[in-house]
Amino acid sequence: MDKSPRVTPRSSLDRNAWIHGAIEVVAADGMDGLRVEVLAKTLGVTKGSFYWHFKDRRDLCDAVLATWKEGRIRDIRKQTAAQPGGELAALQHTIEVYSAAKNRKGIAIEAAIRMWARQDAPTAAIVEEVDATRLNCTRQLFLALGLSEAEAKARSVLLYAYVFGFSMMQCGQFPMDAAVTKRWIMDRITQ
Amino acid sequence: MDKSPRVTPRSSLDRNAWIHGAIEVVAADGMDGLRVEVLAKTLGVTKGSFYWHFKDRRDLCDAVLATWKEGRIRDIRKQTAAQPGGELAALQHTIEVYSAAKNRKGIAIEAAIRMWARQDAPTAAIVEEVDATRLNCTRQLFLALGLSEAEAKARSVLLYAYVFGFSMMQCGQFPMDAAVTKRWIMDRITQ
DNA sequence: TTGTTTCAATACCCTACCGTATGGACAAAT
DNA sequence: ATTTGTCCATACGGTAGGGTATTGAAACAA
Repeated sequence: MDKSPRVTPRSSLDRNAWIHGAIEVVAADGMDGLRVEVLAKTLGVTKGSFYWHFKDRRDLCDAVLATWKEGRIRDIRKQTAAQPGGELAALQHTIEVYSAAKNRKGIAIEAAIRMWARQDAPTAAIVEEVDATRLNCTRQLFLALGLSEAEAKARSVLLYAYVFGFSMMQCGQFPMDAAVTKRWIMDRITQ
Repeated sequence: MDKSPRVTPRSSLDRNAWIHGAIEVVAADGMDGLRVEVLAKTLGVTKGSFYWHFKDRRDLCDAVLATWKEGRIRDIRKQTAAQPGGELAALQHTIEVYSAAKNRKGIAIEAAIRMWARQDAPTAAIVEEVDATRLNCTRQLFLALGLSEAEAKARSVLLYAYVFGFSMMQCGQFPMDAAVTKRWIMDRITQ
């Protein structure tokens, strides 16, 4: 016979529901705000369900982290994909997408995970991997534009640090024309 | 006689001891890791002392925040002070100081407070104030170098976002000559 | 000496959670 | 119909920690 009476795929689906619910919580309250009893309540179940799908709270945290990592790597690959000749446009597009104000939730998750990485070495390793992937993706584009290896790396670091730093700033008290400023910065990084 | 019978300044000194101990904790574990019983133990006392000097935990958090704000504003003013003709050097000096790896604790506190500001509006307002002050300090230097208002603002945003973003990145997996890269970026921002 | 003030220790109460143990509902398989 | 596996509810024990109330000890003042 085959390897069993076939799946009830609901199991993995429910695990995913927990993970995605957890990601919402992390975005709102940070990793420390992720509490299994509280999350259970928002999902309309009790702890009994949680400890069926997960070994413990750490197990959920690891799953959140793995999901985040895969999503981020897939996304930077997608955003930096370019046809030959379209490398500059791809770079500009990447800057626009990642520094967009609409990305509130994504930024919150980034901040929360990086905060957590400060106290958790395995998490720090994953963050490093994501950072390296992003840096390499833009580096490839700069190289395709004919820049030297050193300059491609330097521009990638500047691009990434700017986008990331800008997303963490609060410019509300600093009056400026945001569109003009962003455009000036984008040109300064890419050209 | 002198004003001697007066004050026992130990009161305010001890309050400061709590605050500075709290800042150490925040740097290590974030705002959520700040627990009064734990902090009391590290200071060698009990909660009884804490609730004499502070109304509640929130009172301590506010004091930490106020102390941080004052220190950051004083520091950016000091770092960006320049004699006429020394504006470019002051800018370069500022970039070097704030992106230095030696500043580990300061970066950790920044991250922790910004994380907290996401959930706490009064804190967000203070962060905005600090950000605006920093942006204005470097803006003044760019203006003194003869740049237009718009370009001075844009360069300030780029400078600050870069320094801040770079401090949050993990470049361990991205091989590069850090000194060369940083130098290239510094020139790109200031010249 | 005898208050009075300042600061800290102790003892409580109460809530929020983590993790476990157990049982029960329901579906599928036999 | 009975068994088995899947998923969740309930109940429980345990710890951490916030905040209060009370006591105590020392410094100082009268």
